Amino acid sequence: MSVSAMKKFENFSNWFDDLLLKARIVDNRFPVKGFLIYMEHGAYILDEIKKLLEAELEKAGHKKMYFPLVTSEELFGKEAEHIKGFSKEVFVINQGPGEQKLIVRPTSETIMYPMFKLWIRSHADLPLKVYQSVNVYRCETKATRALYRVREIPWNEAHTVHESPSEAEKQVKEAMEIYQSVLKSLGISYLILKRPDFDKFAGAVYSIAFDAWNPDGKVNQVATIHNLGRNFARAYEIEFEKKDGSRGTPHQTCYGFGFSRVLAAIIAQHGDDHGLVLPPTVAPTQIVIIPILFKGQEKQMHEYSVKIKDMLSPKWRVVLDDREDITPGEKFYQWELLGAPIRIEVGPREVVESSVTIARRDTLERITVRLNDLINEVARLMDAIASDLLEKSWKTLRALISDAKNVEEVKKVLRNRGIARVEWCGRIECAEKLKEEAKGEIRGERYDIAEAPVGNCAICGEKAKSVVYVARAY
RNA sequence: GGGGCCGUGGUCUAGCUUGGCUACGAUUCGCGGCUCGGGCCCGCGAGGUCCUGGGUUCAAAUCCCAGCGGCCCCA
Repeated sequence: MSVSAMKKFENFSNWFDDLLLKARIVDNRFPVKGFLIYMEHGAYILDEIKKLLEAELEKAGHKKMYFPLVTSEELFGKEAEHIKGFSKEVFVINQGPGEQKLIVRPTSETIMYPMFKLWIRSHADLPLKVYQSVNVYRCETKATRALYRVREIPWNEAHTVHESPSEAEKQVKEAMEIYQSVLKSLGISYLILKRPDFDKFAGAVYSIAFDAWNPDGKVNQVATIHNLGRNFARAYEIEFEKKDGSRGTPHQTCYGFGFSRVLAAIIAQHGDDHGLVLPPTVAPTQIVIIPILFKGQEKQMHEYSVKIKDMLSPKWRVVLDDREDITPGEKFYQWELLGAPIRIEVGPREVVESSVTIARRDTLERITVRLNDLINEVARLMDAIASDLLEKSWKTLRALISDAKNVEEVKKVLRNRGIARVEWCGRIECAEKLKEEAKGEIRGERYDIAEAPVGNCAICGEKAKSVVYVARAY
């Protein structure tokens, strides 16, 4: 069965799984549940995403460090809410030196913060902003799902420490802008939502999250930002000397960016029934040149193709597909499956005209371009592809969101794979009822913009306190 | 947490209900030929712990039990 036979919006699950393997993104057949092999294209794209993010973090003054994979039971247990939230899903190493078991990081607060206590002595040491791109491990008890819900999670986590609440607050905004900027360059659209209290990070004062849309209607949480207040600083006894000589407990933030889920979002939001559609920034091959060979003209064709490759190689990742054992038509299908943004076809016609035929992957449109204009035209097309993907993705997200005035309407929206915008009184009973009856989760209220409720709670009819977004989720 | 479905060469799959012949077919891969502007065709060849373990039986891919893995639905 080919990917082209699968319909992204009709049977997302099959479309996605089929594509992952065929496009050599990941192989999820490793016999341990929830662990994946990232094959060459998946690994490549993952690395590109990582580079984009790390460059932004560096620009904003974060320092890269690497912390240990494990923490001890004692360190892990210091923050009460945190251990409550994660204890059920940590992997534990039972064998090793000494008596104490080792806990494999599900996230790195309990590993970093004991060190922060040693490093931070005075206000001059603040703010402290560090990050690492590593795997974390969570023993998911629910069904795992390739890229979306895995037990070995490749991500980037940043942790910051500040003198005052307002600086921590400012840091949350900075993190938001960094994530926005990276997701924008990948053409991904999302909602930035402040999670309801019952759904915040274990140990945080509040959490905000980036929920990307997905073709099956289940939103994909690609990144989260947490204001930790002083909860962890107190638990890990992080203190500093203020300018006036008195002692203070600092305010912390942390934020995580899930590489595998962002990869899933790229595939899911941009892909079509021909396969991957990759934004130029992350595509392993940005341009593929396919010569149309005829007997007796192979040499001429080859020289022309090489000339074009040489023109474009300084700026782009170019592959000349001169395999002779398969037809050009088959190559077209293969490269569409792999999502190469631009395909250049050259045959006898183009040689005579000193031109090339360019096909763009996102729209599958073909144009003829003269050699003199080639370099400029390719650059223009790459920009157009990137911005069109972004625009199309946001348009899709906007179309998925519908207002719902009561539980019945929420049900209807979710049944159509949409995201419901509802007014809510803020009570957990109503959230539970909504989940029970409409199968949707309250994902939170908009954080990037203010939305004031004008009516009553869609569930109980009491006066609404916030406007929230409801969706099924991974 | 509860329920259901599923696991057969690299991939997709038939066979399983009703146990019994050399495990069907396509695709893929290798070699040769023919083609080459959208998945060509022909010939020859390769590729299997029928998920794992145990049980029932003269006989298990097929029936039973357990485990592992995957998918779906419900909480």
